[in-house]
Amino acid sequence: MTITFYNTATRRKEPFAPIDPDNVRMYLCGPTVYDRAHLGNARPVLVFDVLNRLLRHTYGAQHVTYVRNFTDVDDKINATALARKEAGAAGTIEELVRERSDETIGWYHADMDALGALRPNHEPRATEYVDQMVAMIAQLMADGFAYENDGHVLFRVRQYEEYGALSGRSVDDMIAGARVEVAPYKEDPMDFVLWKPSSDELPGWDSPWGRGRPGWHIECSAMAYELLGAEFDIHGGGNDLTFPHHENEIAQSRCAGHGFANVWLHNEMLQVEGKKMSKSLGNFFTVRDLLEKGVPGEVIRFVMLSTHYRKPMDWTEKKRVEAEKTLTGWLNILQKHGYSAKLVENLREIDRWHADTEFMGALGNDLNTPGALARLHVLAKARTAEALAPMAHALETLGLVTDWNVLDLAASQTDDMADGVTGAIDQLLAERAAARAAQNWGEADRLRDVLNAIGVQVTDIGGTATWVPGPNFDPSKLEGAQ
RNA sequence: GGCGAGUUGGCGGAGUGGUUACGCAGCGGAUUGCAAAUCCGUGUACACCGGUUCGAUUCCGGUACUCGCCUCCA
Repeated sequence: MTITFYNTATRRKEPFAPIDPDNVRMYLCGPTVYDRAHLGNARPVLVFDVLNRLLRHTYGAQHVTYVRNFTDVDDKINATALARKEAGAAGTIEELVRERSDETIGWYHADMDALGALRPNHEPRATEYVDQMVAMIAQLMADGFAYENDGHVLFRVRQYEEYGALSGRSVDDMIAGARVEVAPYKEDPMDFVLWKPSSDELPGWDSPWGRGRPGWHIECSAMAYELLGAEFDIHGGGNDLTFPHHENEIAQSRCAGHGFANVWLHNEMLQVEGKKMSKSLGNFFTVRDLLEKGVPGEVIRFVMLSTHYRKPMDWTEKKRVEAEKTLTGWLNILQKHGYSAKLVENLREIDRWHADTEFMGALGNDLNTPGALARLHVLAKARTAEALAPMAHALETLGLVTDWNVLDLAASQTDDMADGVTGAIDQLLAERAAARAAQNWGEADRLRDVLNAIGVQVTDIGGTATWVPGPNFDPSKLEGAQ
């Protein structure tokens, strides 16, 4: 199958040809671990998780190496540590920084796992690769691409002729439009920091230029080189990183003699209800916030994949509701046809477990996940377990089903509910069943209205009724409901 | 100011030089104690102005509007 990607570096869709099909390599700029991941952070994770799954499917899981770093050197992490110190926390600032990073990385893993994102093969922490960064900086200095001034080491942007090629900017235009004051230690306004001094109390490492810490950009260059080699296939990230972060990575790595990445993929930004997510607008929330509200990770994932990665994605409550309905419907179909890990195993044995060509074609066409989801709607119209295999396979490929034994979105929601809540609802449902049995339709309908008011959806199949929490489910309304 | 992206039916959202995207909502029907769920059927579209073409929503140019980046925010 031919896979094509829109390459930011060439501004074209191009067929993908890995350097080594036995070792397809990709790097994604990971989070700076100073706090919980917000919803916007989840977009690149999910986009590149689908890419990872596509590559693993195409080239074989053992032939794909996916690296996503943790940036654990950062002013914001330092700030949280300083604040804790001031609040009386025990330990040095460095220890508190480490604690904060560990804590945040734990959150990140928990949240991204909940979204069904596979863990990358390597998740390097910047602080564990400082030696490699120092070595790279030293080489750049030796070759005249960097200079030291006032404890800082800076990259000489003018030394790299192709600077600006990725983001389509010219150095002169950028200087003309610059709105920031130029630091006195810079030879040229566009030069950027490779190394900067640290105060005694903040985390720092010894280097030929004194005790300090690496600049942000050099981290990714050094870690990618160490783990993927001088040349690799794909580099991804949010499009806000195109400039300056990725531009700088390219400059450093190329000047260090590395070929660096062949294909550059950038996802567009996420908005919430049509506006940029920001604390000041009050529409800022984390992945954890959503999960705690009872939004299943699969639903978050579905919404994210329903917009192409190169278009702005608008997170709306309406989409969340629609996604939940669609996904529930699909899982119900599979459940009805007896899907389980055992059934999937059987399908595999009789050679019915394979990908739908059209579905894979959509994914291979620059990760057209909306197109892939549309194809799923068609595949879901099949009416036997065997005929549904391509649809089930597609759901698995998108990471929307991770456990074939747990196909009940509603059940996974109710599992997290307090027993008192589920018990009270079951009680109301039992009372309604009794009323129905007695053909007391007035009372039965009244009880259904009560349940609906709480946001519970009641489904009657034959003589028995079941319930699921609906989009407006609000257990607090249970108080006094009779 | 510089660079870049976008504008598709009520809503969401793909795609294509001529032929149904798809989903949701709506409408009609089946089913149902009545509903819901489910199933069947069904209408509406390509911002504006020019150009290329036998033919453009799809290619080219312009206009308007929206958005992103240029500030170590994915």
